Amino acid sequence: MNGAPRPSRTSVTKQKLFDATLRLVATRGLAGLTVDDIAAEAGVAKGTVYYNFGSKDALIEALFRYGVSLLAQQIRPRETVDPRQAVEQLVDGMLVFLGEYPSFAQLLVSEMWRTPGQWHQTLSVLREDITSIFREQVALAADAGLLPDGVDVPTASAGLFGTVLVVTLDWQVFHPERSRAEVRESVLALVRGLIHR
Amino acid sequence: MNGAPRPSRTSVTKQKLFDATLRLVATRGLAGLTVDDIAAEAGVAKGTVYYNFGSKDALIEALFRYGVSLLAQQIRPRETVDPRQAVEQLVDGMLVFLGEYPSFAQLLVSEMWRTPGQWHQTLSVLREDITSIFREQVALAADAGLLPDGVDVPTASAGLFGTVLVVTLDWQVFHPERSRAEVRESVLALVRGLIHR
DNA sequence: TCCTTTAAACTGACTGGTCAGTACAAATAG
DNA sequence: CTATTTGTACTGACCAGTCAGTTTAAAGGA
Repeated sequence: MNGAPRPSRTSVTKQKLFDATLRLVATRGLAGLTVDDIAAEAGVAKGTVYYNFGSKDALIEALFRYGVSLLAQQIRPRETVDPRQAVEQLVDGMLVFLGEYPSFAQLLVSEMWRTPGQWHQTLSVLREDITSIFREQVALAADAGLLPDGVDVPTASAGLFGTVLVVTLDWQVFHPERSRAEVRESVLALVRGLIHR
Repeated sequence: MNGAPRPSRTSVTKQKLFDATLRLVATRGLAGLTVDDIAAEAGVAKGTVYYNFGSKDALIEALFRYGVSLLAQQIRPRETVDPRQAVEQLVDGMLVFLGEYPSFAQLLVSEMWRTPGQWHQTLSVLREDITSIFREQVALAADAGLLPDGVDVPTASAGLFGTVLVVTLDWQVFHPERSRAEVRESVLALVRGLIHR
């Protein structure tokens, strides 16, 4: 994993297209997006989209991968810490990322559970990338005996991920006046049911 | 308010259209649905859709209202009980409903947080219908001193609703082999952070 | 019981517009 | 000199919505 490659002309263009797509996707949804609009929003010719991605679907697929890699980078634990803190760091990482890319959260949530939708295969894999990071940390809590009986690690991890996702969206959409600290507290209140004692 | 009127021809047709739409919406999403397909799935001519609803949008809007009224009916508390049990009944009601209408859960989740999407206005109201029922019960728990400090009732209610929604979807999509009892337990494990002591 | 009337309900071919994807010649950047 | 981008124009498929005509069934004679 070396540093980010010096941006070539195409990687700048791809980035512009990702940003434009995220800007548009929140309002109209994936199916409502047109390639013409994406290109216009990015300040790029339509042909450039096809030169870089080959199809609308490929652009979306790349966008999913791009977003998830950013999210994974944000929540991957930097150093080993106390299990309780580790889970809190997970929550903080999610809140930071979703605060920065709210459209991506909407995109995820609106496509994640569609079966057997076009993106289900891809999203299953990407979801696994994220939940496995959660699972690692929750497993540490389990080893420390912090989990109540009858709660298995995979379920708890997936549930935690989903919970943070929807609570954050609810915050952004229905209570934008609330501060991140307040939201952090409500999520952690829920989490305390999981990581107790 | 006399007894339920014998179903007219149109109410049967409308029901068929609701069912067909729910059957199709899980795979392609709202924007991917065509009126031709809905009509075909319902065994009805395209014109009938327009005779009964006037537009595709009106059909979807009616479907949202229909689904939420069913959900509300399912989770509305029958009789006053212990606050802890009341919250568990809320969770059980959600699980029953979402188990019966999985597509509706997908529909809700994929449109609920879209801003300023076409359905945002309607969905805000309908979300309020549901969360207010949650809020009532959670408020009882708060009165009984069961909520930890720093957790306010509206946030906790909305969070609980969202959490049950995504955990259920995750169950249906990624772990269909799990039993409802198991899922119930994982949700309640999370809830125990809220309703403790 | 059988015919007639009426309005509601339904039908499906058709229209007008939209959009993904293509083609390509000319411009520009590295 | 090569990779990339632009702009414009085009095609073919698809789809929401329309509408003139048809069917259904309930009510009312006779």
